[in-house]
Amino acid sequence: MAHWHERKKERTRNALREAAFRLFAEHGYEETTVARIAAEAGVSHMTFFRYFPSKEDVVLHDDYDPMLEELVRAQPSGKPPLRRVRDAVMSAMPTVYEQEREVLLIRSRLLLTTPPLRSRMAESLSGSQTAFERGLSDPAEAEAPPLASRVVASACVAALTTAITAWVEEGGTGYLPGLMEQAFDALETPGARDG
Amino acid sequence: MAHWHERKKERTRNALREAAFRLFAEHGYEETTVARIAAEAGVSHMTFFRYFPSKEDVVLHDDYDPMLEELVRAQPSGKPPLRRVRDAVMSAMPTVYEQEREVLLIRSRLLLTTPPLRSRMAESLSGSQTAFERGLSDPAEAEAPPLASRVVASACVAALTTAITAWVEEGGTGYLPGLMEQAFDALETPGARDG
DNA sequence: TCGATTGATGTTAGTTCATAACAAGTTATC
DNA sequence: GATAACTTGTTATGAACTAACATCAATCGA
Repeated sequence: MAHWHERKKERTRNALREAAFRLFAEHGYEETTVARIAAEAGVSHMTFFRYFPSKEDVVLHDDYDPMLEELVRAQPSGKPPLRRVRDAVMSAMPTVYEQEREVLLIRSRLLLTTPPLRSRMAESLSGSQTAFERGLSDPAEAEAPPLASRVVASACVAALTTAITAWVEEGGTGYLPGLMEQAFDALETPGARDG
Repeated sequence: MAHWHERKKERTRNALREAAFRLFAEHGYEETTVARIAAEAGVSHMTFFRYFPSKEDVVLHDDYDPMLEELVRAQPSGKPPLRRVRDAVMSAMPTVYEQEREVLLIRSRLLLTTPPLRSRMAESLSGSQTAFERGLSDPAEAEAPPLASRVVASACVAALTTAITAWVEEGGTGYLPGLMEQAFDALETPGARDG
């Protein structure tokens, strides 16, 4: 039960992920086979599947959701739900952006431009939606969140996704947190004019 | 070039779709192989792929989007964008619901409960989002829709999806257009209380 | 120190989705 | 009635993924 295993596992896990991203960048996602990734990381293709349930999961994994839930819950419950989510996200966004801008851009681009990944992204987003829903609802109640909370949560996820998409489309030149503010503005001002 | 072909093609297409849905209902989606569907429809598995690009597409296909775009465009441009989409959708929904309730329920349930389909549903939804965006923007302008329109479109899709999900979860007992109205309400009243 | 156990890994073989190349049948057209 | 166009079947292939079993290294008990 030593920590020996843990470190070794972590190392091969990282080796696999790094090999995968490098090969995806060089030859594209679909052109890169799992066998090739495994070979590059010095393991067999079976080992790959022991670390990641599918090829897509190498890219898909992301662990912001628990943090988001907490941030939303920490917001004063007097605020309207949409505001709680907005303020929660925007309180953390500038820091995250500053620290992980590069990785975020590469990963988002890969996710948005690769059809099979784009598909499975929905699952990842539904995780964020659930996080928002839980953050909005009272942990004491065991019931499923009311429709209104779920709508707000899904709309926020949609707005944020749209902001990230726009950011990626312009090559990551803009200031992502700013785009997110604009997106929330569009959501909160029902009287906005269209172009 | 006779119509002969058309009818024959339409027939095998329907045979494939019907066989697929029947087998999905009987044995589940993942347990049903393409070869089995083809055999049941009396053709080879290659023929299946000549009619549907993938197994998932048998379920995924839906052609409401062009109608939605037109309905949104027909709305007075003086209304706020979110209202235009809402009124457009709700003007058609009751009729659609009355005529296709059963099919809608079965298909939605299959879509929401089958992981691989749930994934690819995102693509279908992105089609609806584009329809809303186009309906909201002036056809004269060649530019990409502004962020605000895209956010509104994506939020509406999210709200509608949430309504359908809730409807499926309660077994289709509720009145779907009513749930959709509730969803839009939650989107338009930023001061709503949570439960 | 030795042997048993545990857990990670490799090997091999198989299933399924999906695509491609080519052959064969059927219909339309001249 | 023969040929061209289209549809379908056959066969082969590639890649994702799974399962069964063998193997190897590290740990623990004696």
